[in-house]
Amino acid sequence: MKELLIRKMERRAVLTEADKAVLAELPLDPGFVGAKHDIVRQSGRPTKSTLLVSGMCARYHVFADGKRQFTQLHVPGDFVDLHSFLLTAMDHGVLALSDCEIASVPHEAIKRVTDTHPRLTRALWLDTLVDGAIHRQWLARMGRQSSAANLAHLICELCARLQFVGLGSSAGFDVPLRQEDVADLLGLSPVHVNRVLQELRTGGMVWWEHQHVRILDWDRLSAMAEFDLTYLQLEAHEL
Amino acid sequence: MKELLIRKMERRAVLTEADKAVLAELPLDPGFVGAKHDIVRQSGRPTKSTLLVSGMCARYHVFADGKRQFTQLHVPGDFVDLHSFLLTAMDHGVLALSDCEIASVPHEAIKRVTDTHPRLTRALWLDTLVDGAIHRQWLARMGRQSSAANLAHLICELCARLQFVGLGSSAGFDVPLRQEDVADLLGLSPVHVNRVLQELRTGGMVWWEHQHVRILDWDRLSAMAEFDLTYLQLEAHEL
DNA sequence: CGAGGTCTTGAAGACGATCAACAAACGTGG
DNA sequence: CCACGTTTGTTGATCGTCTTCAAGACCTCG
Repeated sequence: MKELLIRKMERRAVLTEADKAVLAELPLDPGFVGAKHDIVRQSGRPTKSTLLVSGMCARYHVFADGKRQFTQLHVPGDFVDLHSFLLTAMDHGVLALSDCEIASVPHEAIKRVTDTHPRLTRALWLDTLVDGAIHRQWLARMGRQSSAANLAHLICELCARLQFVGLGSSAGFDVPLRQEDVADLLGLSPVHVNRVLQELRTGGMVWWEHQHVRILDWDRLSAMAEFDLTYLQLEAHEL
Repeated sequence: MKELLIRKMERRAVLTEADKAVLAELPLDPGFVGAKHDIVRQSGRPTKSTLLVSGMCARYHVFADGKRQFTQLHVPGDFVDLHSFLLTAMDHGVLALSDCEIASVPHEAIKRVTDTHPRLTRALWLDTLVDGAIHRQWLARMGRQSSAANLAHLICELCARLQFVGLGSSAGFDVPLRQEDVADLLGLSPVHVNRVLQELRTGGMVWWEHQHVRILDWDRLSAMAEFDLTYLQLEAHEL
C-alpha cells in the first residue's frame, strides 16, 4: 500500500530518499468499499483524502432529473479526492465501480507534509494538475468529436493509465465497466454505446467482452481517437 | 496589478501580512496581447506563468480536422497557465478573446515561493483546483444537459465570476464573445447558439446584444441552468 | 460606397436518444 | 442441478436535437 503510493508518485516526480521516507510515514487507514457503493458522498465535507489501492471508481455528478455523468475514472494508485484537502465543499461524489480497497489519509497529515516538504507538495499538486489535464482532454473531445472517436479514446487512455501502474498490457486489460457505465462516462445512451462498440469490433480494432478489453489494432484505434499521451504526463520530472 | 493579484488570492484564502508582502514582491512583467492572438502557444514549453490583468481569454484545443473547442474561459485576476509551472508540456493554447493586459511571472519565482511559503503554495494550488472544479462542472453538463441549459449556465457562471472580481453586476456585464466563441465554449454550432440565444431572449431571461449581457430574470435563468455556485469556491478559507 | 465580419433565417439531413422487446449470462435458493 | 429472477447486452423503429449548407440582413470601418 505504501509502496503503491511511493511508486506512483515517483513515476511523475523525482523524489529524494527523505521524501520517500515521509511518504512511507503517512498514516494510511485501510478500508474496503463494495461495488456500487459511494466512496465519497456528493456534498459531504471530508476530513481525509482517499487513495485507491485496488479496483476502479469514478467521480460523478447527478442532476435534478436523475441523469448521471461521470467526470473522471480512477485506477489504482490514484488519489481520488486529494482536492478535497483544499476544496472544502465536495461538489461531486465518488462511486466504486468494482469492489475497491482504499486507504484514507487525514487532511492534517497532508497539511503537515505541505508545511515541511515543498518538493512533495509540488508532487501532490502535480497529481491534481494531471486530473485537470485529463478533464480538459475530455471536455474538448465531448464538444467536438464523434462518439466512436471518444470511445476509442477512452480505451486508449485506460490502456495507457493501467499500464502505467502495472495493470494490463498493450494487448488488453481488465475493466469493471458495464456499457451503462461507459455511457455515463461519454455522455451517451447505453444503447448507443452498444452500437459504437460493435463498430469498433467489426472494424477489427477492439474486442470488449465480459470485463476484458482486447486491443486488436492499436495503430488504427489510436489514430481514429487522435490519441496523444503527452497530457497524461507519464514521465518523471524534476520538481 | 500587484493589488489585483493580492485581492484575488485573498478572496479565496486567508493570508497573513507576510504572505501578502511576498506576493507583492513577485516579479510581474507587464505585457499586452491583441484580440485573437495567442497568449500561450499550443505545445510550447513556457518558463513563466501568465496573470490576466484585463480582458478575457480562453484555453483551447484544436483537432486535426480544424475543429476548435474552448476548455476554459478566463476573467481578469485569473492565472491562465499557472499549471504550466509543474505541467511542463502545454497540451493546449490560450487565446486572447479581447485585447488583454497580462503580467508574466517566471517559474523560478513561483518555485521560490513554494519552497518557502507553504500557505501561499496552498493558495496557489487551490486556484488550480478551482479550475478543475469548473472543468468537472462543464463536463457533467456537456454530457447530460440541453444546450439551452448550458448556455444559461455559462451566463450564470460568467456573471458570478465577473462580479467576484468587481466587474459587472447582477443586472448584467460586458463580455467580448461572439456567438461563434460561445459555440466553441459549449461545443455547439454557431447557428444553434443563435437559436438558443433567441429562446432565452423571447423567454424574457437574458438580452445579449453587441458585447453586453443584460440579465432580465436571474431566478428563472439560474433555475433552468441548475446553477449552484459552490463549485466556484467564492469564500475565503483558512488554508 | 464597398468590404468584411457578424448575426439571422430556412431547409435538409445526420447523429444519437428513447422506447420497447427480446436474448444471454449470472447468481440464488429450492 | 435446475428453475427463477435479475442484470446486462442486443436489436429495431421512431423521434428530436443539433449540424450543415446556403442565402440574406445588418453593421462597422476603411
